[in-house]
Amino acid sequence: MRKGEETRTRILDVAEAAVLQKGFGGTSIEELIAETGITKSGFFYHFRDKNELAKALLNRYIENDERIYDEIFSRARELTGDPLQSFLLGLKLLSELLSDLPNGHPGCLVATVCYYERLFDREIQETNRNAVLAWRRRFGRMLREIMEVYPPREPVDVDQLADMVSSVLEGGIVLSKTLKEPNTLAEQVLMLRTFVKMLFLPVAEMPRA
Amino acid sequence: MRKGEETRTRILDVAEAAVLQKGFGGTSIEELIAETGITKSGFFYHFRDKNELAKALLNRYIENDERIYDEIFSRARELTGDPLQSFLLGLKLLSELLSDLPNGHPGCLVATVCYYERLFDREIQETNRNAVLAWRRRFGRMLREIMEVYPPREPVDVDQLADMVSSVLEGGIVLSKTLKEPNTLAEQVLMLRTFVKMLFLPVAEMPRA
DNA sequence: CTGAAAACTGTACCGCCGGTACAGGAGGGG
DNA sequence: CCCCTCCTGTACCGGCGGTACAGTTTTCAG
Repeated sequence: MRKGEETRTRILDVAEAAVLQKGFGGTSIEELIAETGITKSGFFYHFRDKNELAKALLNRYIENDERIYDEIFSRARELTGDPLQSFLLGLKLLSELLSDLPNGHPGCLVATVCYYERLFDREIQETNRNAVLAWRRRFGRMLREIMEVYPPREPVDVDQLADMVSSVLEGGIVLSKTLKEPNTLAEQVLMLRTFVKMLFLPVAEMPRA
Repeated sequence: MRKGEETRTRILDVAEAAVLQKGFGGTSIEELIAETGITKSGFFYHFRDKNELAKALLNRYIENDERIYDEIFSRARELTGDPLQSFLLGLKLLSELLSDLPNGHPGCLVATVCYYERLFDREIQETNRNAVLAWRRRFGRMLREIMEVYPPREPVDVDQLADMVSSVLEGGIVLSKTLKEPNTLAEQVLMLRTFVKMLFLPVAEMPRA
């Protein structure tokens, strides 16, 4: 029914916020049911155990993540036909989106799962791995398009460069959260943008000294 | 006395490995005492509670981390007087050290604590924050030296560039662990090296097309 | 060698939490 | 009307973090 989905979503919302702040092990089911106003039995009606909650949580997070990237980079694509310009614009839009988050980025569930590997089954670890591989493919695809037009100034492996986007995002989140400086993440994305720009854009004017 | 320190260290060793694999919440004290062959009372003789264990763990980790960076970059400094060359060499040495880790990087405790914030007291969060700020200062110092000699090709903020080193390391660890590709982290460090090289090294030959 | 401090062991207990089991009830759609 | 979804209520289990505290062994300084 519809009501069931709604409750399930509410549980997932509460759980996601809690897990990103305290990790899976630090988040108790009792606390989740207290905040959602559901009973323990109600909770276990929706999720067989914590592992299944984690699975649902991660899948939803990844889907949402993909959707956001789809939106940003397709919007950037509409605004300019050039693959490099649209990628650079996409990074700009991404950094703006990140700096607009009122309390900073809440954290990445992929990283949370990564630092929790041993507690989950193979399936959830595979899901996580595939999420990172999807990032690699996504950014790799765009970078390959760029490289067909713009020869890179230094020889680089496309997959490694694609991974760099993920690295900077994941690392930027850790820095931003740890420092309690919400803007650091956005700045890191712009730093990456500078790298990509410098790597592909032909040398024209150089503001020496 | 001496024996006590030894046991304490053994507990910390076991705890560190466990925490990096399962997070703090996922690591039980009972499991730690089982593996170290100590009793529960013995454990609580050394650490008042889990929070104090975390504190000791984090402090030890940070100290060790700093020591490693000290060694690498001072060795790089000895081999060449030029600040840019020694920094690039340092990154190379770092990437080699990382790719020599038999089972890949075990994970960063700073990131673990970051994704666990709400479970710990202010002190441990401050410690974590200071660790990241220390990285910023360390890499910032080296980058400032470089910038005195080499004008950057693009205008960049030194602190943000310094943070980029931390970002790529933290992010690279997440990617490497999630993908179960130990080499990804080392590759990311080399990718960062390419960025730094390109940013500061004057344009000479360009292997166009 | 001795004695005191350090470094534990053993036992018993508390309350929270994850999880199980199962009975039953509200409420809406066919 | 009845069945299915979506829950509630109750009772219970074992594991875990943590406390309390008494007693024992090990270590090292004098």
